[in-house]
Amino acid sequence: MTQQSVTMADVAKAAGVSRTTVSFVLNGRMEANIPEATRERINQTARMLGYRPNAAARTLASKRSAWFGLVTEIATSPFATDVIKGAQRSAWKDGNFLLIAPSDDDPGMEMLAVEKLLEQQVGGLIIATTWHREIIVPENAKSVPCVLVNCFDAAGEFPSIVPDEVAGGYAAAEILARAGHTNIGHITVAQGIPAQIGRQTGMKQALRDHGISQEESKIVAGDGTADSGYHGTQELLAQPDPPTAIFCGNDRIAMGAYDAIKELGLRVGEDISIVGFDDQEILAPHMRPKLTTIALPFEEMGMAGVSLLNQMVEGSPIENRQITIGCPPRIRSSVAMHGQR
Amino acid sequence: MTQQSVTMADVAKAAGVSRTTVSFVLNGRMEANIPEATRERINQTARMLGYRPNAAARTLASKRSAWFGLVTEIATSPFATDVIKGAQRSAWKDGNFLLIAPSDDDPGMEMLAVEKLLEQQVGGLIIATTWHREIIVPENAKSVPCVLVNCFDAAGEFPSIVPDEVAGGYAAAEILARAGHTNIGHITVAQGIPAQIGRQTGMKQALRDHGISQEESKIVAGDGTADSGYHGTQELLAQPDPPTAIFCGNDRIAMGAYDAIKELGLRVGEDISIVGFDDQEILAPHMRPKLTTIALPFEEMGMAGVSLLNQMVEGSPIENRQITIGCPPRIRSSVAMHGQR
DNA sequence: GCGCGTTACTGAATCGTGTTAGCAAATCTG
DNA sequence: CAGATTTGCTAACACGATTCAGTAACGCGC
Repeated sequence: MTQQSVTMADVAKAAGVSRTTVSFVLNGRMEANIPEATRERINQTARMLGYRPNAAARTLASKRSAWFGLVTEIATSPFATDVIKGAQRSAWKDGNFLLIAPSDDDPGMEMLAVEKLLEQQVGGLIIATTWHREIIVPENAKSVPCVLVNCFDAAGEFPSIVPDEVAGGYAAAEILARAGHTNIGHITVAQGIPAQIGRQTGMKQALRDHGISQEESKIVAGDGTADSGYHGTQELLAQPDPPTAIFCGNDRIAMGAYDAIKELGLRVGEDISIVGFDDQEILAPHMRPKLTTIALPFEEMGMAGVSLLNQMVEGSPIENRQITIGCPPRIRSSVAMHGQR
Repeated sequence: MTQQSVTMADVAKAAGVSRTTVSFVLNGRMEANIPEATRERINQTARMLGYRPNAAARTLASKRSAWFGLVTEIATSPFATDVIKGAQRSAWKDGNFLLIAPSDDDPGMEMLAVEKLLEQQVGGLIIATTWHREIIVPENAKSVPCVLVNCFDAAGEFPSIVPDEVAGGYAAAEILARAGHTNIGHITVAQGIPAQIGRQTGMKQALRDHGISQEESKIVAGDGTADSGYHGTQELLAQPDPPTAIFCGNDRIAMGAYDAIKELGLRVGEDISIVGFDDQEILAPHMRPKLTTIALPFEEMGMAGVSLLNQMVEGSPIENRQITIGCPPRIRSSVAMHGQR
């Protein structure tokens, strides 16, 4: 054992006080009025001896733990990072830790993950998904406060935090409308998922508000891949009255759209304007021209999840069980004013 | 408290045995020969009562914890995900947990992160970076076994796991050489970092082995961005004897290269062949044509990190302190046979 | 000099588990 | 059938904190 652990008892002996006093001082319990002098002396000895609190002992004794559990599909996507990042940051500043467990699609696996987290005495649970959808929450998750991030349960039993897809779709279409476009195409992500429904609904509302009509033929069903963006764009631009702007259901679709447009000898952001969705960090800002898109607020959702959890753990009543987080536009260079050049 | 925790004592009482016996059975200590009948009865009662072991108590009592700490720059890049994923998987199957702490560049922050992890009684530590480089390991990390992933310390004091940049560069160049190319360009990542030095060294070796000469003018210094790929490619293709193939220092450079090539009216994977590096999941397979590239083995490095850590914790001597993990080629469609069409 | 409040602590119980030492009964050995 | 061994279990301490219930010493007013 290289590990010589210094305990509170050691500090107490060295400082000539009782363990209790050390505990009070180190935890800053002012109500136990320990004079500044003693306080200082104890802090000094603790530092000198290299005392490091034992978190396990603390959780055991105090019956409340310093950590939350986060269950997510690490497997699939880089998005998970951002949720983790936000949650981590938020938890960290309260001195809390995040235990991250994988839930690789398999529902049995997910249950096991939750079980394991509960064994670790987590004070609360966040269940996060990489794409916005409905999930079935494992039964055992009810043992502690639990929030859903980027997903929701059918019964609405759990508080959930999701992106405001509708407002996002509205913002995307509005960018194009404001730029003077009146003939606008749309390539959707996979049919029936909240992202598709929400974004499309928002778009339609925006166009209506701006007095722009859109034929059904201008909405083509994609599946979220670059390929579907490529072919969808070809389809739109082959129409007799091709759109001058396309709202792509996500950034990957936009990537395919760029290729199709360039192949036709047209210029993105000049001849055809493009708006994406997601704001994928390693994609959107590096495309040529840089992609104007709507950001998915993963980091904010992660942060919101932790702070909601904090509220629940402290027992304060939560007013709002369904929180939507706005999707901010990222204006870059793929949208041109229509009729300017 | 909704949380009615069932303890071992409860199980013991319900099953009519002592707590010790329950402990033995539940931990599968065969040497305490408990007959099958009793064993079964205890397991049943435990299940019935919904007994869940208290990890904090267990760590405290047994003086060894079920988790490792992983310190990484979550902030910057999606790569972190893959390391986490690999490490997570690997740890998980031994019933171990990963505590993930952020080290956002700030060295003070990193030290604090390590300190916090040590408080949680982690049995070992992994320090991972998002790009291959030398780091200064915080002093307190020495309290427990510690391995470096995707980075290394100057003194070589810590075991470290890094990608085999040289072999990767070799493989990249060889793909082009095998395809019949003899005039090959290269756009580097940022000067002086291990990735640049290693990949370039590997490339040169491969070309030498294949009897191909390469003028200095065919190597242009980039900085890892798509922009530098775009301009680098323009520079290469403007030369009197332009290369027919380009090895791009990373996938983002390749992304810029694609744009430059297409703008000149040439076709990637037909007129000009491209090989990238990194195999960015949301980039390479979605480019048009799909990018042939060399993968950075983040997931494998994460797994290797954990298993090395396991060895160290168990005290088995480790033979190899500097492990390099191969970078497998991902053959897709951006390389054409030269002189075929 | 008595009662009372404050100051500055301390003793001891507790949290849920791991683990060692040991004991009574049953079984084997010779 | 005495003695040795094995079987099947238990008592009790340890782990490193938190926390409740005190308590000795001191100052202060009357």
